[in-house]
Amino acid sequence: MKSKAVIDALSALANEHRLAVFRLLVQAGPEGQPAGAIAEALDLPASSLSFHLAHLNRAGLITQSRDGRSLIYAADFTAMNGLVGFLTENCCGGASCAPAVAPTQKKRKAS
Amino acid sequence: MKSKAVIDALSALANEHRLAVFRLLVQAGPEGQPAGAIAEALDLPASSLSFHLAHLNRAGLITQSRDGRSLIYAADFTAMNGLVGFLTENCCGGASCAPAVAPTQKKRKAS
DNA sequence: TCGATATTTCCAGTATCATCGAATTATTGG
DNA sequence: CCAATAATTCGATGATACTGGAAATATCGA
Repeated sequence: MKSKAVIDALSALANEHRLAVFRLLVQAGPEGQPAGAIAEALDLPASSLSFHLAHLNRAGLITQSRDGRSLIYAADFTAMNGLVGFLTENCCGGASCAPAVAPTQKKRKAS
Repeated sequence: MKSKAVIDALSALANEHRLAVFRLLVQAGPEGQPAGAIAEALDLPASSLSFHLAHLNRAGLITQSRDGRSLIYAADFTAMNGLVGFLTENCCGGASCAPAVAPTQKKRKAS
C-alpha cells in the first residue's frame, strides 16, 4: 500500500461520522447496507451522509453497488487489511507493535 | 482506546508530513530524535515542524522530553498499539481483518 | 408514463487546517 | 550577564473540509 493511499484512508477514517459509518459497515459484513439504513442508524441528513460515503469510497475503504433504488455500501476488508498492515510494518517497528526495544543496531540512513 | 482518542490519532497521522515524522521516530526507536534532526531529515521549516510535532503530541502519538537545549521527540508505541488494536477489533471484524463472513447472527442494537 | 422512493449533486456558508517568517522563550558556556 | 543555539508561539494568509436544504437523477411499480 502506497503512502498516498494510506494518507487517504487515514483521513477518511479521521472523522467521527465516517468512522461510525465504517464501523457499522464492518459489522454489517460483506453484504453491506443501503445508504438509507445507514442514515437512519446514525441519524445523519442524507446529503451529509452521501458526502461522507463518497469520501470513504474515494479512499477505497468501501464499495458501492446498486440494488434497485438502493445503493448498497460495504466495507472493503482488503483495503482495511492493507492499512493495518502498513501501520503495523511502518509505524510499529514491525512485529505487532513491539516497542522495537534494543534494536540489534541503529539503522543508519544509507548515505 | 476511546473513539475520540482514535479519531485524534487518525487525523494526526493523516498528513504527509506528520506521517513521515512518525515513521522517522518509529525507526529512531525509544531514544527518539531532537526536533532539529527531524527538521533536517525531512527538510521542513522549524515552525512548520513544530506545528506538526505539537499535533502528534496532542494526539498522544509521540512524547516530548528535554535534553539541554534540544527537545527530544519519541514515538509512543503504546498509543500506536492501542490504535492498531482498535482498528483491528472494531474495523476489521475482529481477527486479523478476516472478512467476518457468515456472522453467527446479526448483532442487534440493544433497544 | 406517472408518482413515489432512494440517493446524489449543487451550492453557499462556516469552520478548521496548513504554512512559514518574525518575534519570543529556554538553556548553555564563558 | 551575554551571546549563541534550539525550539516554540504568534499572526496573517490561503486552502480544504463539513454541513444541510433544495434541486436533480435513477429506479421501481402500476
